[in-house]
Amino acid sequence: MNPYYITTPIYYVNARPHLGHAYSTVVADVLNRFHRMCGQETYFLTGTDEHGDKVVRAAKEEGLSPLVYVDQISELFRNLWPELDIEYDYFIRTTSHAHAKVVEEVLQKIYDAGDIYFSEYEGAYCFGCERFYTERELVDGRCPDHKTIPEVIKESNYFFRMSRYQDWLVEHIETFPDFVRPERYRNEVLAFLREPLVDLCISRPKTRLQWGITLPFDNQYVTYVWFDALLNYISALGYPDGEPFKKFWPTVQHLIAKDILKPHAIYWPIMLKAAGIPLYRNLNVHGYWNVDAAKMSKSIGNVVDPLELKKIYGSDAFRYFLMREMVFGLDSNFSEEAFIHRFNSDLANDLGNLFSRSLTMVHKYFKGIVPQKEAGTESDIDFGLRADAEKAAQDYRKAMEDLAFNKALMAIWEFINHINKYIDVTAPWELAKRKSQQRQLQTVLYNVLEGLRVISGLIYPIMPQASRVMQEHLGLKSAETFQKMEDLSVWGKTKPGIKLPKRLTLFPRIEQGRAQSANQEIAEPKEVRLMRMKPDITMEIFQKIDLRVATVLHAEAVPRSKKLLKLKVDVGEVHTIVAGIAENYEVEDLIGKQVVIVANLKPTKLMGILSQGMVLTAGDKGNCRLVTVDGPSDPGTPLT
RNA sequence: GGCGGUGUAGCUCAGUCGGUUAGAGCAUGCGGCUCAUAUCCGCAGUGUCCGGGGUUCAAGUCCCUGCACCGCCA
Repeated sequence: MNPYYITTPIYYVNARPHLGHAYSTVVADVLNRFHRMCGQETYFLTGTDEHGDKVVRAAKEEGLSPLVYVDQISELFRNLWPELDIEYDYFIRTTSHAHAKVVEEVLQKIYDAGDIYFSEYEGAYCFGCERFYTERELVDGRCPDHKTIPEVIKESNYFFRMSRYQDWLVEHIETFPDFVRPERYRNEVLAFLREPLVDLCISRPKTRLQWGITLPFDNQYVTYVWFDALLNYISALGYPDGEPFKKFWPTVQHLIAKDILKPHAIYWPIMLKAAGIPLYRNLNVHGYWNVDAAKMSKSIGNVVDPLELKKIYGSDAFRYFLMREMVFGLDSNFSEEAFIHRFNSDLANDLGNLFSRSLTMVHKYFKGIVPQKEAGTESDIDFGLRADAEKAAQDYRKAMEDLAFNKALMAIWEFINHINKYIDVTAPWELAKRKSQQRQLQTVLYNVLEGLRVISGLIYPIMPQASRVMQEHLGLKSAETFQKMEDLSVWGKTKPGIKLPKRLTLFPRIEQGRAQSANQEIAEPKEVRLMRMKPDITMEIFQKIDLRVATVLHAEAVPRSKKLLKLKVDVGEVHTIVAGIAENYEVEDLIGKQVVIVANLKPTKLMGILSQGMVLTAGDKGNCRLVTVDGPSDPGTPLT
């Protein structure tokens, strides 16, 4: 049956879900659906990683116990996935008993084999932070948070003897060239392995951390991070005796973002080896999404969270954009501008319009009944379309297997263009004018519908909803499956004589009142710009927005970002706000300045920083000015 | 500081083992069609392949070096 097992990372619950989480999980879902289409039995795992000191600290900040806190955040992840049409088989939580049992079992096994040892080390420890600092992290020899001089203390911990397996791992990676892919990440791992491996500290004394899984061989310690987190991939399958483990583990494909390359490419294989468990087949590594905040806030006020776009434009379009825009393995940019662009040109104009013009003609010329293809009416152009369909399915399959989702979609869109051209060349509206060409017309429209059938199937992994809607409107019964690769590679599966439902618009064009670029917008006459007021809202809605006067206490540049500044502002309490004003304001200009902020905007992460509100400005990039008050006001004063 | 990556059309990017005249999509301009969501089809451009040096019959591709940006590590 050739099973297929795909995993996402388990997401750490010290923060809310963001675009990166969504991408990993969508990719896993796309692969899962694709392999199902290929007739394989699949298993799709995702979940949350819930132990560790960062979780304890995040819980404390919210005034919650760790248990209550992790329940809440884990729920956020779990609730997000259905919204993105993600169909996983199992959602694992590292706080579950079954998981803890597996962790204990594997730890004991490796301990018994002699690969875990106890050792003492010395370091600079801050009691305020409850953690060790490296020399580098200290500021003038002091803790960056508490400004105190850390104490040098000794601590004993358990270590995993990774060094023993270094040569073996290098050899394994060299023997299996796609063990880590794409190649760039394999090279990175091999480069790293040229240096001697340091043994991994895998415990924390309970005096410092209780929120974890107790070591089976020393109840004064909990295990820390990787022995807990990585083992989810086998505990979820019921290691060691569960049927799913036996069936799916040998086929496992891991999917991660590049930030956790090292644990997955180095620690994890060595852990498996040490525990006598077969290794995973491939580690598939993707890049980061850079969110262009400046291009994210045009049509809908202040949406900087890409996940919000999904609510407006739909899960299919969101998934399409992610898969089409990113080259798997490389970084990509996310902006609303690019999103709308792709939506209009690919989904509305190409696919949506093709679907629409085709069905309209079937309704117009054949009363909505799928016409019969007439023998002897086909010429080179018709056979060419069929060949194009076969090529599209073939190229698509190859690209999907290579994780080249952008190429897979390009193969589909090339075929869409071919059908559009086929319609232009055969000109059904001309054929319809003459009775003598009725049979020709039947053949042409049959072929068009057949092409659409192939497309409706090929898009299924990426856009499951659109796939279903298309198939309903093409008269393909859901009972029979038209989402099997083997059917999509065969021409002529559409059955004539079926009455099609009334046509619909698959992807309505996004009409933008605004110009595509800020420059054009400024260049336009004033009257035109003023007409673009947003729709009326009630007083009640307006009053939900908590506008406050805030005094800037601190400002600093956000690393890796040209436009963003991280501000600490006083609004009665201190809020951290990330603002896209770095191109117009210097840090020094801002300290002490009074600004107006939206204080109750749902917090969102920008470049990894949690932004608790938004600073109001007039205009954007080129000429952006802060909104302020006409004289000193107390921080936190509401605007009415 | 160490290791690695990236730099190609206005924009986003592809470019296999070094091999003919460097490609795609979008944007732009012109033409065509009317079945279609102002959609679709055709044609047309534009390149210091980051700079410099080298290897080679031949370099966007390999080597050295410089610059810019990015990531990982200490």
